[in-house]
Amino acid sequence: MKNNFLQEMSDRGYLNQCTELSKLEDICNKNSISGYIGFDCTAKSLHVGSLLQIMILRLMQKHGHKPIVLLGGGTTLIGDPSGKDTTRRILGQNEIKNNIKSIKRVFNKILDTSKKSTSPVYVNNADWLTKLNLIQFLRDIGSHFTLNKMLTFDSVKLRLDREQSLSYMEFNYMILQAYDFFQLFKNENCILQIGGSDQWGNIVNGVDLIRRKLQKGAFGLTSPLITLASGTKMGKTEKGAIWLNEELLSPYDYWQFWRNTDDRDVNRFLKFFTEIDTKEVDAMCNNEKNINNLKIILANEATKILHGDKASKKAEKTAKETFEKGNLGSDLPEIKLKSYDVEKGINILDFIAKNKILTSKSEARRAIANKGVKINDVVIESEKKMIKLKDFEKKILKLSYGKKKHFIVRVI
RNA sequence: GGAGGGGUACCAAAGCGGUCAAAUGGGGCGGGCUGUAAACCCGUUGACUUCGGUCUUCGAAAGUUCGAAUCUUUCCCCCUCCA
Repeated sequence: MKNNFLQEMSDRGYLNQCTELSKLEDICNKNSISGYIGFDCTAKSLHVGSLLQIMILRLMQKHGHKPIVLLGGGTTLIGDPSGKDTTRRILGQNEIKNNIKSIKRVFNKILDTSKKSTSPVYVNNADWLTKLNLIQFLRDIGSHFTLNKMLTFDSVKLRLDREQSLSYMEFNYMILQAYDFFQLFKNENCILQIGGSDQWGNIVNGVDLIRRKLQKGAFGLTSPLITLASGTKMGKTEKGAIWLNEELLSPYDYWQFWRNTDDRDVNRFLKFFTEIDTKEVDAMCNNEKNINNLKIILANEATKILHGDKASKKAEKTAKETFEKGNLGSDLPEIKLKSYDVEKGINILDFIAKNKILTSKSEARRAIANKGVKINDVVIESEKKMIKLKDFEKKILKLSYGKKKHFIVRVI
């Protein structure tokens, strides 16, 4: 018996592995369920690498299920070793608290909070994990895990095989995650845990724990690891991370990220990161001759989901102005200068470094030497260039670094 | 606790007394080509500079030396084998 929710999961490519899929389908057909995904709180913001998971929560809502967002305030104190080569920096409680606050904002934007039955529930595993008593925990929970099995999990095995150290602290992570699921199953009636494919082992542990302790069935489901056509992991960009929080990455830059998608990723990404019907996506991809138009649709839709329709339209308009007409779009970052400073003249190097367009004067020098800096589309040839009033038209000047980074400089 | 190996820039990895701001590869950034794509080609990749140089960097500190990433001592960390 097919289920709409799981069918769409599969159509969109969100479904990688699932424990007892057909049983889960039955349950989803009969009831609305609660499912959870856990998120790390190692930074102020999540980045696109987590976006697929959030889209899954959104999809749950669409089909009448209730998403539980677990913000791992407790597990972040330990650090998930899955997919990590080395132990991560351990964060303090306060920092984690602040991160949670900041990360929550994104969920509130992407998820629908208007309907009671499907509005997201936020939980923080610090609430129960930090209260655990070690001996009790070892007896109640630890006794259900054998070292023999734990050692076979990829997250552990890979580390050991590569001769990279794995601390006892991190080794316990999988048990804590299993315990999380157990807690949510008991207290929130949460029968499903979803995660990236690297979480499979951790998730199955939770399912097993629930069966052993409660003799009840819970389900685990993973989404595939998204790799880009270029071979790198999504979100693991070597450049600046693509943050979801607006304070860390502007809607315009976010829009640009999607606009610059690799040709080969466009079809998948439209399914992953927009809510356009998958058949329509395929049709669009077949019919549209100019793939750039599809990238614009992708950018619009993805930005809309995170930042809203207005911000998305504004970003699109700015992109059009900037790239198609070579004008200035209003959404470009703006730098203000005082007129008496400009009258004296401002050295281009100082200007670039001071306004954080590049991080040092040396970088600015290199950029100029490489013909990468332009004022009003004219390449700056000398690092001695002074910005003066005559460079401005109507008190505005366009400063460009590279082909894609443009700034409005305004005299006030 | 014993024996051995190792810690070099964003990552990997050379260098083992001067010519080392440190080879090479990857990544990043810029330029060219193009479609704000990919591939490819070129340049660049510590900071400051009056472009002559100057300052800081090779796990940490101290020392030898005219001169140290390179030698010595102590300390910290990682790995392998043994107990």
